Amino acid sequence: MNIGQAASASGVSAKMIRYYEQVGLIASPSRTEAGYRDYSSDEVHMLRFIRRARDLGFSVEQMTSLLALWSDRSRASSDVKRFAMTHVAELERKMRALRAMAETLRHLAKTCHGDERPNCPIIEELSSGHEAAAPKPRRAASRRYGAH
Amino acid sequence: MNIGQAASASGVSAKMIRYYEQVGLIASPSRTEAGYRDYSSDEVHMLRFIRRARDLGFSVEQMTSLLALWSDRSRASSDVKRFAMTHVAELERKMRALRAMAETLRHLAKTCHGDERPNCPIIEELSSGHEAAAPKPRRAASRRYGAH
DNA sequence: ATAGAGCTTCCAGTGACTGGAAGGTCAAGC
DNA sequence: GCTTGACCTTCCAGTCACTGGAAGCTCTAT
Repeated sequence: MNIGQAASASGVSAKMIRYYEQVGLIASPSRTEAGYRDYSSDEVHMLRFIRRARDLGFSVEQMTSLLALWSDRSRASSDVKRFAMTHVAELERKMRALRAMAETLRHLAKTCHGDERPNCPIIEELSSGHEAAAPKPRRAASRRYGAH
Repeated sequence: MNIGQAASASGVSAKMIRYYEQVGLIASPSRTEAGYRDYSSDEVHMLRFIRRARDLGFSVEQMTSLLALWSDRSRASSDVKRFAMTHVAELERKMRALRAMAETLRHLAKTCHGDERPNCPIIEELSSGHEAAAPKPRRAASRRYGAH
């Protein structure tokens, strides 16, 4: 199976597959004589695993750990559960931060007439308002919501 | 006021102030003879505006628009409101995506015994499970939750 | 006079990609 | 057998919003 076929079979784009190989998430597959990557069904299976993990918001680093947990037949299910719940906590923290922002802005917008006049409580709040909306999230990938 | 004082007065770090200047969000302030940046109280006011906007999750590009709306005394409040509500929709979309991920993972974790045995429904789901958890969010800054 | 805090510029790295250039390979149709 | 075009290869650059750090200059206090 070449990379294009592996991509459509797994739902991970060819570009991303190469990227995951480059950063060491997956091993280099064997090559055809022409130098094309050649994927086994096990490798495609792993790519599908990766796509599902990614869809649940796991980072590449976390996926490395997940793959290790997957292949370690002797690890306890509590190891996996702990790992998952740590991630859930992080997701929920970010979620709450986004919700707080949305709510603050929504409340502000509700008090704005939204007509042709310039007077606007949203701008006024930004200009001289109270302090922030949210407990902020933290994540390496997004410094914006980063730091402790 | 030098950059350190402007930073503590506004809550935007000196590093970020320089960055915002570099990317054109704010104008270059005047300089002292020694070459130090010198901020007026209007400029510090603008930095506070920026910090509040950032705390509501606006991107640098969006903040450029917000600053324009702020300084345009003739724009209608409906312009601001529309801008804000578009952002609210985006925040809520991302929020729902995170919530869907968290819920999926939480449910999965609930069915996991979390004991010393290796059998684990979380890993099994990733390995051969159903499709994704979420309507995905989109944002330039975070390709991970990006694309249409 | 000197120490050290704070300022300056500039460069590099972060995470998870995406886009594109330049060039090699493969399968199908003529 | 040749051409076409879809697909593969590598490599480099850009995205976003920062952060860290080096090298060197300035200011303030002792």
